[in-house]
Amino acid sequence: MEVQERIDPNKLLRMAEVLKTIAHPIRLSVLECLQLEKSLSVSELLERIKVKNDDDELRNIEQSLLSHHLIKMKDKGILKSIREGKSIRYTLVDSHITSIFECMEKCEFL
Amino acid sequence: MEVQERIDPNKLLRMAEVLKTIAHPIRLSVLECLQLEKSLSVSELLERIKVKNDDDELRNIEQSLLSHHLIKMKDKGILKSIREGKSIRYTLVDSHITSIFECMEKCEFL
DNA sequence: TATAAATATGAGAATATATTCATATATAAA
DNA sequence: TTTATATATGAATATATTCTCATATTTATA
Repeated sequence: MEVQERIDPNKLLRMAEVLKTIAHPIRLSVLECLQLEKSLSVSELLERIKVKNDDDELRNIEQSLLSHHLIKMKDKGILKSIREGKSIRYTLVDSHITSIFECMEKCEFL
Repeated sequence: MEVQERIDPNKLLRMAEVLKTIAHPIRLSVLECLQLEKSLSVSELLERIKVKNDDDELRNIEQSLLSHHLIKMKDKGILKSIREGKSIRYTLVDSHITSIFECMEKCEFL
């Protein structure tokens, strides 16, 4: 039987960084929206997240708060953005990130 | 074409909670060790994490710090523990959680 | 060019998290 | 029954994160 390879410490550090960055309900919502629609502007994202959380604690999200979240995820290399006229469209840098949802769904304790 | 189902807001909240809990290099290390060896005591975990991070910023981990991390993950339903003589053995509540590693490895930005 | 619309920025407050240190508790062994 | 070993606990501190609010920037349009 083979000895299994341990994950490189620096990779583990980077994983932790990425996970920490997405580990927030609004940010997960953003990832979910971008998985479904590829590219969305800030106000489109805001709409979708608000509608979704209609009866929830997440319904009152300010534009500026969403912007902060988006920029954080952009800084960490998870999202990218391009300007399109007055608005700015965000997209996933690597759509593989959304497989985290399936990964989580598998866990019974969720 | 079907309209894709959005994830329930409460589930998203819980996902965020779990992700936030594991989003730390020491905690990821713990998950990795428990994936490889099923059940380990605190001191065994400490050994393995220290050895692994020999030349790294993570080498000087105190027993008490690891204990804090373990208990947090236990509180959040990710780990469980049983006493065995003088020591306490920790195990994963659901080993599916470790598929997060594969999930992350897939992402080019990692 | 003045105004509106979309987004970003930055400071400040509130809150949460990580870490250390000293010490407590539980079990086993001498 | 004392001592050693393994682990947990709790307080204190340091640091990081989230959120709000006011305002700045960029682009489009009247």
